[in-house]
Amino acid sequence: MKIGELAQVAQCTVETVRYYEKEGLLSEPARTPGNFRVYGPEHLERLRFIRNCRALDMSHGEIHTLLNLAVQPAEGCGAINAVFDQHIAHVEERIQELAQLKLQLNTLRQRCRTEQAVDACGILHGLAAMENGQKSERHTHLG
Amino acid sequence: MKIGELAQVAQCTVETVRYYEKEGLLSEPARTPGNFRVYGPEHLERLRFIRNCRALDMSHGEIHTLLNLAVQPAEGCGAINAVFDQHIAHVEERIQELAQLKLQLNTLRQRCRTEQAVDACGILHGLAAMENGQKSERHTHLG
DNA sequence: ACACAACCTAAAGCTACTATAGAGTCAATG
DNA sequence: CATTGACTCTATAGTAGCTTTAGGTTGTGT
Repeated sequence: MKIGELAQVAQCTVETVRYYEKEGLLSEPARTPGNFRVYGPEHLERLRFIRNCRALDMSHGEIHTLLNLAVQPAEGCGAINAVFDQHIAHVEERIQELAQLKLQLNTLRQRCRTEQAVDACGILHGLAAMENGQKSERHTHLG
Repeated sequence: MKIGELAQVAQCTVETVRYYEKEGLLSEPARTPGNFRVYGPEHLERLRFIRNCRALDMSHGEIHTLLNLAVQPAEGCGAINAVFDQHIAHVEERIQELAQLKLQLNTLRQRCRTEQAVDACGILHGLAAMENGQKSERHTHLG
């Protein structure tokens, strides 16, 4: 199959497929005499794997690691579980952060319930005055 | 005060300060004869405002809007509240997405409870087989 | 006089793509 | 057989919000 078909069945764009190839997530496929990429079922399988990981918000780094571990049967899947657990931890951490944020935002929102003059707007004053417990450092790739 | 001191009291790096200036979030300060930036209290106040907004994960666009609205006392603060409410909605939406993700991840994680051969690893098989309800499009700037 | 910290600009790097420009391939139609 | 149109190719730039690097200048202390 050519790149358009591959992209379609894998639910992504052709640009994304080419991008994955450049990143080393997908191996370079054979080419037709006219220089078109030709893919087999093994490429589709791998691309599906990658897209599923992305749908779970894993980073390319994490996916790389998983792909490498998958072809080392000797290793057992302990390392795979570790990657996975760490990713779950990332997601949980980000949820916590956002929940915290939401609290702060709601508190601030309370301060301006009515339409009034800008000078009196409680939100603006709150934003100016907030004593911000320093923005915690990102440990995760989740924005 | 010079840029280093400003950055320190505002809890960010000097590079970030210069970046905000280039982005138009901070106005260009005066310079010493030696071409060093010199800031006054008004710069600090504005930078604090910006950093507080960033701590709440607002985008530069949102912050720009707020800063503009803040200097238009004629307008009243209805628009400000609107920006704020929309941002709160962004945060809530992202929390929902991540919660959904976490469910999927935990389900998958169940499939490999023990250290075993890679070929049998339920996570890998799950990742390969997952029939992914297409990754929903981002409406927010929160990753 | 010289070291050293802090400052300066400009440009590249980061993540995961998306978008654009300009050119080539191929099957079908007139 | 020439042309149209869909598809493909490469290379490059843009997105957000910074961080990092390179290479040079200013100011301070000994």
